[in-house]
Amino acid sequence: MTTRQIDDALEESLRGFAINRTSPVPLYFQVAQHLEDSISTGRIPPGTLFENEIVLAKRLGLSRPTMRRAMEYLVDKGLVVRRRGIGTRVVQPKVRRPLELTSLYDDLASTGQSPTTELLSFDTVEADATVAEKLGVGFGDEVVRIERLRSAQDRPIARMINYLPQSLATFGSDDLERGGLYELLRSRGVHLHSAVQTVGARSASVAEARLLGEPRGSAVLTMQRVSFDDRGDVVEWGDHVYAASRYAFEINLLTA
Amino acid sequence: MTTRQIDDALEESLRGFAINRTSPVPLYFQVAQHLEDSISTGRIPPGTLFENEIVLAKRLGLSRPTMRRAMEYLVDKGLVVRRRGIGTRVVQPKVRRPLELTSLYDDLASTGQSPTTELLSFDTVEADATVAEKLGVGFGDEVVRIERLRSAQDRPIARMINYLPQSLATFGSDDLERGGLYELLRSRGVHLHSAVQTVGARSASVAEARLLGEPRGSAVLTMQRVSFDDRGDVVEWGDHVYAASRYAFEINLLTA
DNA sequence: CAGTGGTCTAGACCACACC
DNA sequence: GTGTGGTCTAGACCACTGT
Repeated sequence: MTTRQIDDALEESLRGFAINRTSPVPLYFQVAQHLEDSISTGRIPPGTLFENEIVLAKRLGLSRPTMRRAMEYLVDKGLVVRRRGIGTRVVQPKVRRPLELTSLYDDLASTGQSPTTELLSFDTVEADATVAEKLGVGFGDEVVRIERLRSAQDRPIARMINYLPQSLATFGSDDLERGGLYELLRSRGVHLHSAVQTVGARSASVAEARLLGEPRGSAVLTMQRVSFDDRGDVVEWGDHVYAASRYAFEINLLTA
Repeated sequence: MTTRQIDDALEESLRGFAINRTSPVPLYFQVAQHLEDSISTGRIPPGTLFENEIVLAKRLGLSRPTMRRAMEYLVDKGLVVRRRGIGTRVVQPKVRRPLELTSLYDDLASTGQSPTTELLSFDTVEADATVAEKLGVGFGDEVVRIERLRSAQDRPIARMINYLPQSLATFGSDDLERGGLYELLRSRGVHLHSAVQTVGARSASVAEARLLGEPRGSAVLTMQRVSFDDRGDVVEWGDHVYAASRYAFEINLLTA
């Protein structure tokens, strides 16, 4: 039957696969990654019905909870659907971009658009009322202000303004022109945890239009974001403007 | 010590709490919900360091895996942070202040406005090239087209156009004016699984400006969305336009 | 009915952070 | 060291789906 045939794809994918128990990589993760790879390359095609988790566990020499954990990973990624009494089935493929904290730089880089960053200004300023509120610092406290112009394929795409607490700005101008801000912070030991973004639109100001190379009065996308670290402290507040004719936010979501 | 004191908040929260083993609600979920509630109401304040999971499990009469599962729920929701060798700590609440450009959006949200929906059209049409591609049907196949105007506070906010495979449109005009499309589909047994959204901006067309009550040439937010069900089949394709002066997308995300 | 995933238990050992 | 969360095992019973 059809079911039998597509089950064979799973068996095929598992045939040459063996768990490495000396590896520091968790067993459930080894399994999950292998299955994820098999699914995304099509070796296990959409619609495939998995064998039940007990059989799979035995086949791989694992306990059922460990096998379950691998399955949960796939469910969280939206690759498979599980139903009690039915089984586990591979979902039809869609666009798979594991959109995390949206980093414009990474976005462009991953789509091969060779992003560049021009540092427009990099100063220490006194926080005005808005900045003080967003960053959770006192009015007039010194904060770091960064203004950058991001381009892709030699055409400007976004004007980005970021404010950071002074304690986090342990980098120099050259670091900012080399890559994304988030990567920079991560490499400095900041544990990013969550963010609140607001995406809106309005007409470009004259200055913005000139900077982005857009006609006067054209529509721009706006995005404000506050990012938090592990401890709940504000890491950064950003106020960005994107040329709407050249950029849009793609958001991938699971309707858990 | 300070640590001791904030631990007491946890103990306090757990004092009157008992697991109900006769309930159909899973034990881990009972615990998770109780803790989530205690955190969001402030009974367990931010910064609180939890007792280790073994002690907590014993205190609640649970096994460690079950207690762990409750913790994982809280981690997934971004309410606590766990670190090996350190412990589990309640995260600072994300300050959710209205952002400058979205005061009107905020008005709607905070006043708990129940939006109204006006059905502009509801037809069966032949799929053009775009619709056929998005829905995964043949060119010229019959699909259902829905056009709605959503308002809040008696002012229009969005013009929404949706296309559905004919098989899914098992509802009537009155259903569409009563509530959301997604709720309608769910009640019809559709298992929503995932979606891909693109958010952009442009200048409003004359017709759009008139419909939304905005000045000619003003900026609008655009959102296109394809939704998928369990089996990976397309449920719906939407093409929406929002009055940018009155609406913005607020996106909350974890950096998992 | 048989088969599936969902939940739960009571142990064990390991990796890591801090003292 | 000691204490934490991270991983793993080998069972068990239950709830749901399809026949």
